[in-house]
Amino acid sequence: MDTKTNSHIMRVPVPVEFSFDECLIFLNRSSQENLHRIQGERIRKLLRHEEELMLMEISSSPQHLNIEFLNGVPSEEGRTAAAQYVREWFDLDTDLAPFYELAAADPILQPIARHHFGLRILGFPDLFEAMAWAITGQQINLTFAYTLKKRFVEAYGKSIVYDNETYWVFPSYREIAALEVSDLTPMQYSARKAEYIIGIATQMASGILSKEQLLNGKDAQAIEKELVAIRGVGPWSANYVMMKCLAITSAFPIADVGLHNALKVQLELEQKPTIAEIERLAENWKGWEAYATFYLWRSLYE
DNA sequence: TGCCAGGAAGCCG
DNA sequence: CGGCTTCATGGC
Repeated sequence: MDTKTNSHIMRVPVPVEFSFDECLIFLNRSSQENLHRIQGERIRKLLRHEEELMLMEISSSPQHLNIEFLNGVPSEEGRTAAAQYVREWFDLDTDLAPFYELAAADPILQPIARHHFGLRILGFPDLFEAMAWAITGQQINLTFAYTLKKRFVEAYGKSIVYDNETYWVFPSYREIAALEVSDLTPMQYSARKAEYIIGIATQMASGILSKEQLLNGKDAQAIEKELVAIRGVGPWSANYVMMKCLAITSAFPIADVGLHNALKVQLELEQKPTIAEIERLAENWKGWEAYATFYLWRSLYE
């Protein structure tokens, strides 16, 4: 992977089509986010690998992201995991050239892709985090979703204090599998969502559900079918997870309200478009529906 | 206050 | 499969 290392700093190469600033704007979209902290042009994020907690400070330099470890020197395995995490978080391994080629010929995507050139899907490398966040966000407004996540993380995640600031990592499925529904309902999760999240954690703890198993030799359609078979995961959540965790660029959460609102704005419609209308618009986006969706989400944060 | 929110399950035909 | 109803809880 051509990642240079020394004791404290790693350098991760970035593709040509990469804008750290655009990614920062997306990462900065909620003041309630407690899984990373942005200060100027630097991101601090706590990462867990096995029992190791690593506080990363990520900054940008030409052609690279730099990862500095603030709380001591990680193990060799920890450093490798951190570099892998950053590559997945910023989706650095996807070649965006075909997407930009396609977007240049699409009336909706053309201005957005040009305006936000170098933005990449900011993902959730951790499958449990991706699935739990998808379920948390179902059918509630994002502000409330962030409130729920914050309570969940601060109740069951791990943390360290550095420079008088607390940094959190998302809870592990191992801990959540042991919970009862009544552990989550006091923080305003609905009983049903609590069941879904604990159920997924239990499946992951038992080993029958994992990122590796999902990706192992299956096409996107098979993966979606497998995800939808999980209680609490419908088409929206399945495609959201495929897009944000499995790096499947053809994933398409077509029922997403944010996507609908973005299209309403871009097309200057009186009402949100119907699913049938979106399907017609998306004929231009084949293979890149996930990036089209993500850029449309980004267009809402002007 | 009523409608809405980055949906999904359950039921019925 | 496709449509309809119910669930659940705060934001604005």
